[in-house]
Amino acid sequence: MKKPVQQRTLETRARLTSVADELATEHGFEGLRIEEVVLRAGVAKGTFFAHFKDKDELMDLLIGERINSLLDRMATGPAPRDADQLALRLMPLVELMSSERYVFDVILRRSGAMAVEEIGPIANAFGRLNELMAQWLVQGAFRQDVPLEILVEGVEAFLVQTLALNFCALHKDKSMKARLKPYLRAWLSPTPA
Amino acid sequence: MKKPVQQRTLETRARLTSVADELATEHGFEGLRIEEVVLRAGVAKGTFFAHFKDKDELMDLLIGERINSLLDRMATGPAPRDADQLALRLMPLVELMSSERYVFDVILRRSGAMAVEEIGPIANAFGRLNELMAQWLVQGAFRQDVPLEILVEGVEAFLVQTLALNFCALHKDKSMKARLKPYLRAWLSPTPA
DNA sequence: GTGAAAAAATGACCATGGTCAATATAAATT
DNA sequence: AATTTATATTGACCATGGTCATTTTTTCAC
Repeated sequence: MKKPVQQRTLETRARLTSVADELATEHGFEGLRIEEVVLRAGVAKGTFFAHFKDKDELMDLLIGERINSLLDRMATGPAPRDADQLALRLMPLVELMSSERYVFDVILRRSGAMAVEEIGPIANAFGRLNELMAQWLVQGAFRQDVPLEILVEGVEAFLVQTLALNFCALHKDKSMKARLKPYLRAWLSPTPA
Repeated sequence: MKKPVQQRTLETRARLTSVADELATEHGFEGLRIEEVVLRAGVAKGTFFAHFKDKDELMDLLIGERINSLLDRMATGPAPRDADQLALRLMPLVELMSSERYVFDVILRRSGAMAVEEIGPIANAFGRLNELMAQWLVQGAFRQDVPLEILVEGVEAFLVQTLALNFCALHKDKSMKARLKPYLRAWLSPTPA
């Protein structure tokens, strides 16, 4: 039994991820090619797949990191007090998620883990987001007739809906902020007839 | 100017789609291979891509047809009168969309058209679904404080959310019906404190 | 230090979706 | 019927993600 992680391993992995992040910044996530990553990192292709199960896992890491940075910023400051403020606070995330259709797709695929063992960075980040939103929602003046968990999940659902419609030609006219706000108002502070 | 569609074209296309539908039934949509389609259809690979822009377009067609069949059935009978009945009525669609992760992904990618010209079968079917739901919602005893269009879009959002969580290990415990109902109740018939 | 065993790296190879210049077939023109 | 022109088909080829038996490097026991 001898399994101390080798220094070499850490270095290789670090090189792969930093190169990949560079390339993502240069050509976008969609334009990222594994061949180019290994070329620039100076390793063989097989090495990449010894470190990452597949391309998606790399994307999960890179995009997950970016979401986490956003969450750091979003978490500072006072809790939003109404639906509109919440929508506003979510806009950085909205922008990241709508930067590329491909990014949106990866996030959708990865925001829930398929198996308990494989909770990746994106799934983790969304867990964190939900905790944050839960904290916000208990503080503000929002509806009380629904469990907090469902309330949070609903905000998530409308977030996704907003983004999905944004990628749709028939709905490109409205800005995402203008679309998200009415959803959240109706969901968080309903005033039924 | 001479462009009557050749009989040959229609036959080839019909053969491709019917073979593809067979194969999808045999191995699932995820397991469908274009190579196998053209082999069984007795045409060259290039012929397939002369008829379909890419694999996704074929999937759009096949899955769109299935959604439309479901809609035919769902449209019969009286309008659901409350959220629970609506959830129940949506279950056939839920089952199709959750039959394979891949199917869910294709539908998400295709349910909104990227350009106005390329509204495909799935996008069309979802348009039809939304019309149907709009008809239902005006008849039932649902909240009146939100425009009908937004109400419908919200149901769609919760539909997607339900399915997304279903593919997530952390939430596999609840059935989809059990998950969708509280969402729709809270969305369509809120009773804020 | 030496040899054995575990870990890491390699690159030829595979799978599969997709392209395109060349060819064959059908329709229109004379 | 022959010629031309539009349309449909072909299959070799490419792009890219992913695999795996083999080789190289590191670590450990002595």
